[in-house]
Amino acid sequence: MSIRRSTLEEKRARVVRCIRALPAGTVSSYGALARAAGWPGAARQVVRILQQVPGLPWHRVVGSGGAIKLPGENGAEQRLRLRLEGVTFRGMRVDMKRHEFRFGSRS
DNA sequence: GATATGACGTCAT
DNA sequence: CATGACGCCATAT
Repeated sequence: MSIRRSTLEEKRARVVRCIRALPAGTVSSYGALARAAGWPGAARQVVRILQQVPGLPWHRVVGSGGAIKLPGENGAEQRLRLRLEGVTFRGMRVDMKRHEFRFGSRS
């Protein structure tokens, strides 16, 4: 009898669901998404998924503490897209206190 | 299997 | 607050 943890496909699917669940004007971090998807420590895999799965709100995913991790022009575009959604910044980082999405927060 | 590579996170300087 | 070392997970060589 062997217990079977989630397969990669299932974890990836859950991560995708979490990313799609981010409403405009909110953001989440790579690590937080991985945890929300029940796959703690897989921040780097979240990145891979953002790159592979088309149509995801990639601009709503930032680094821990609200840091924009995309380099160069891509990072600039991300900030622009976020600002267009009403996201505010504190210096170079997203004001997480106001825009970080809380998964599974009821009421 | 060893090593290198990433849009990462945390902790120590 | 900026940097660097190290850990993390999967993939590519």
